[in-house]
Amino acid sequence: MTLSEEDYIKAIYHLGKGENTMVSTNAVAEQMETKPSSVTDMVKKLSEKGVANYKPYKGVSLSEYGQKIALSLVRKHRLWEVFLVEKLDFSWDEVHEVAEQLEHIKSEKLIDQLDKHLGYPQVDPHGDPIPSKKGEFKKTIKKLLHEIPTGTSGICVGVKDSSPPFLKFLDKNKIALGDTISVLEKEEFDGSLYIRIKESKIHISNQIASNLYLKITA
Amino acid sequence: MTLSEEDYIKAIYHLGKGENTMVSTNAVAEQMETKPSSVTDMVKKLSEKGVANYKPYKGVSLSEYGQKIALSLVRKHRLWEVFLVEKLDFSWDEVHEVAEQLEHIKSEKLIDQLDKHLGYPQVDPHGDPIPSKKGEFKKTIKKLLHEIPTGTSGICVGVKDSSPPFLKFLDKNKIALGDTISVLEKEEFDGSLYIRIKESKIHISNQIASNLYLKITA
DNA sequence: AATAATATTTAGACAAAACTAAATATTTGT
DNA sequence: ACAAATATTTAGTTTTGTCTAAATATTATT
Ligand SMILES: [Mn+2]
Ligand SMILES: [Mn+2]
Ligand SMILES: [Mn+2]
Ligand SMILES: [Mn+2]
Repeated sequence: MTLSEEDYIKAIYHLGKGENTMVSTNAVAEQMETKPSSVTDMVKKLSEKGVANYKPYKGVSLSEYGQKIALSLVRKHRLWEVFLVEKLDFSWDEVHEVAEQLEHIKSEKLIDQLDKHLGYPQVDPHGDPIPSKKGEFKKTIKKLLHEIPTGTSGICVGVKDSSPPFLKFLDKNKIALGDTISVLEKEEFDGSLYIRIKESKIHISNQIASNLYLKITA
Repeated sequence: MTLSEEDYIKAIYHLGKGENTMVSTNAVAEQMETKPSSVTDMVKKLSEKGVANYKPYKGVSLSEYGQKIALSLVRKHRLWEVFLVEKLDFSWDEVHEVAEQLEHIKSEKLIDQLDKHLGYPQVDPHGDPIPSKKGEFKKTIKKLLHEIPTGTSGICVGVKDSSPPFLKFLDKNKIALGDTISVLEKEEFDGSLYIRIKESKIHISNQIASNLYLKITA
């Protein structure tokens, strides 16, 4: 597969939410930042190649084979993201662009060894699961911190309230996107939480907890 | 620069031996495994872009700017080779093909951090020097082991005699391409050498030493 | 059900990078 | 110096991936 074909396959995969859903030409065009006519051309070719199933005017979905390619690309992308954060001190928001390039490097040994070098990580820096070599992975869900049960942990992936006061509060308490947070204990009385974040334990109100999104493995 | 342009720039650089020599169309074609007519087209374009100086029927050389690009590519290529060997347990002869792809990844931060992660290596697994960010590097030369002075060290890069008996000898004594060898002492009487190779010290005859090529930084 | 709005495809063009075959320039050998 | 051999360029195609403009299909609205 060419670099371009691979990016289309990934786009179709992500727009179909990993399921084998039909996606529209326009949706792919928007995702890829190209024109719908270019998408038509490409999905025709991918269909010829047996990677996708294209029904004119109806949309496109990945074939079995296409799914495999997509999962392999997602695996590479996310492993590289872990590498960049863990080994090269990249931050959460800097990795995507570079991983978008690295995912296209062709070498099976490279990925196997990278996986090993990283200690076989299960999730990427955004809390998204890393498919195994065979394409298996755990689903993850996004939940508000105050909704998740005591004992579980997840990666902070977003805020519901993005007002300056709230963001300032997070900053002051050293809570950042990409941090792993575990719920240690819940206070029945006011719904406040004791959480662990980067080795330190802190106490936060229910109001804070209901404005922070975590990604947890289901 | 596109991937293709970058590979042409590197080819011109290497054929010109790093000096600003004029290189023939045919030579580039052979190196790149393309046809001379394709080379003509490309070097015209590189000249337009100010990367190279092309004189019809006379050949092509890199401009100042082209040299800079070439050195940056060589730097990336060799740093990735070190990464593959040091961190991912690739062997000497497996790295080139993968580095050929990785060298084209666009991210300044990626290379700076990779350099740091690897401890700012000076040479790649083949004993070739790694240019600094500014493009400076030490020249290396290839010499027979018995020609180099006591106290110096280098990387084993080839054999003069490639007969099975000699290769078998190297195997038995665990001397392999890519190994770092230091000359500890020379025996005046028979010209035999005491060398260090991978933490162990061994004694080899002058005849062995005169059939092993080392790459040393001049 | 007819019309308007939107989505999608088709047709035709373009740039990048390669190729083959033919033309032309340079170098070599006598 | 001239012919033969070799190197290089030119001309004309091809493939991949993109685009714009126009045509056609689908969906939404009245
Ligand atoms: Mn990509
Ligand atoms: Mn990610
Ligand atoms: Mn390359
Ligand atoms: Mn090398």
